[in-house]
Amino acid sequence: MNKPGSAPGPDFVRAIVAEDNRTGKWGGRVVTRFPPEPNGYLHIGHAKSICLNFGIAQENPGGVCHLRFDDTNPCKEEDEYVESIKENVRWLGFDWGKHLYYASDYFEQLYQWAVKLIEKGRAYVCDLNADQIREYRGTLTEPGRESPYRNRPVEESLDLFRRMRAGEFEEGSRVLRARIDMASPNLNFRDPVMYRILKVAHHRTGNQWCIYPMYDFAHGQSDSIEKVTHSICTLEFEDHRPLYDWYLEQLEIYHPQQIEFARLNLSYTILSKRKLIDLVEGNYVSGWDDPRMPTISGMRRRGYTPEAIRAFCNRIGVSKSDSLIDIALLEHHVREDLNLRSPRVMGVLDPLRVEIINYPEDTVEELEAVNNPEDPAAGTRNIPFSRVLYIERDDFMEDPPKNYYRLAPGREVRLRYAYYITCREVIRDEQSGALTGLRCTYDPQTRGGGSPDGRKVKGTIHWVSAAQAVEAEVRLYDHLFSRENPNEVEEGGNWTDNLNPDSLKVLPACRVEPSLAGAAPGERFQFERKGYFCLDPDSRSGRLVFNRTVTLRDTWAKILKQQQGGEESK
RNA sequence: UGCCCGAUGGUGUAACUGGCAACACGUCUGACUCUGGAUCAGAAGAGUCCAGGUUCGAGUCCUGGUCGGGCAGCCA
Repeated sequence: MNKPGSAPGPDFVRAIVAEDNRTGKWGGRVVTRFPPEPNGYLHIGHAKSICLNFGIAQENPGGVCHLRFDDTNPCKEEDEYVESIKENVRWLGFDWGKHLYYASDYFEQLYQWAVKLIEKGRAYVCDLNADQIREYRGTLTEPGRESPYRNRPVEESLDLFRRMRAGEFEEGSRVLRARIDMASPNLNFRDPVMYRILKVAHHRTGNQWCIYPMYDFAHGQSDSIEKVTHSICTLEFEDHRPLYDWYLEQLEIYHPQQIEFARLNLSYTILSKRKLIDLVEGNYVSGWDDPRMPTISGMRRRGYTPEAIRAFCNRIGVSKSDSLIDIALLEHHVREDLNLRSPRVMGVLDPLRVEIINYPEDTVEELEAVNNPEDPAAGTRNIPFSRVLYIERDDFMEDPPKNYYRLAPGREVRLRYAYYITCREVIRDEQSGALTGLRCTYDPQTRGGGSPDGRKVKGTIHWVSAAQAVEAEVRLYDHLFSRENPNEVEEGGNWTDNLNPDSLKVLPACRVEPSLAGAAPGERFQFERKGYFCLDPDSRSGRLVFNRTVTLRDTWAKILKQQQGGEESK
């Protein structure tokens, strides 16, 4: 049972590791690995795996976690991706130490092992083409047929395989296959391809090879070479485990244990590498680090912290059942972390001009504001106040509903850290009638936000002094998809139909307090009452650009929604 | 019409070798508050996919179903 406030109990993977430690199965060693293919950017689903693998290594004395690039398919893999992956893993707070590996480092050994299997009569060179191999494989319900090349003499396969390596044959003309069982109910056993000819330069080995091992023939052996104890992967490899085991047994080499867990699914989010590539290449987003992307780079740019992502990964647990995790849980952890560490600041996203008619024209005074109520050590700062201010447009309503306790004609509110003001006059554009500003009076007795007469003011709103405010662009983000499960598509539709047209809203003319002028890209702030924001690298001097990381919890929005919902249902 | 895996409040995850289901998110109340934030206090919400069986006792074990997911790349 869980105790109140405690972390979830150990998941089934950790339970296996603990049991193995108890029985001494691996002599007390714990070696895991995170094995990305460098063909795309890491996303939150990978973060789950990273936290699991590196986490288990950290939790066990002497445990280590390797970072190994599974680079067996040169057609899709690039250095750009390996660099981004390394950076992302580091940013998440994990360290592989000296244990950085590449499957491509093992190509020669893998080749030798392939030769060994041929010699044992457990592999053969097959001259069938791709279509024929598919045909011969059979179907889910029918057994396959044996390749006519299956019983070719060992010497002949050996010679052919050597010549495949030497580049004597065309791409696709031959493959090396394991010789297992064409009638196996597990399709992975129907003489799986071990090597294919690919006359493509590899990002690390260049043109040294023109044959490349398949995942199944590389992964287990790589684990074996590295003396991995627990090879943790996702559920879709469950059917591959018998083959993983088969190769290691046939080769008679060190044999790690493969354990599979369910991959992460997040509501309103897509986590298929393929589809993420489509989003980038189709220009649906600005790039891999678009703040709406579920990539580590995107979340980082958005303002998420590694601590928040790790806390999220710990909270969701690890199991074998398919699930769809509510993105609200991720956002909860982001808020929880940011609340403690973000300096508070005032920024007006949709400015409405306010003139304090009884405040002197040329005076500017400095008012003291608390930087972070959650952290007294963060200290205070001064913010300028003067006759002309901006407040948030929706902090004023001409005809407010019940429960609205901000500014309205004749009503008094508190300007945070400043004075009480009362709305005296509404100014409109003569042509359009649009609201262009307010005239208010202030009560000089309320400097700093308190009143000597103890009069209660329910509403407190944020503001900036017009003359000193800094102009900024603010980018508001919403879920990239408007459907909880973006993979659910109407008949004849496409998953991109589920893209949320309002996932990005750019506000070009926001005003923020002057203390923000010197902020550095990546710096995070709470704009009081609005949310958490992070300075985007697109900022230039004199042109600040902020990304909204996540809103604050908004009770008022909830009340509004309820009221509207109530009206609709009537 | 094959093989593998899974099924616990709205969501996710727990419940040591069987002892009348817990934690977190979300939801709802209330308190407090110079952020309708944070914090604090409290509430509702599942009888564990179904049917049998074993047992004094089953979410945990057995049998048979149902539903969901994965697998027919020279991708990983």
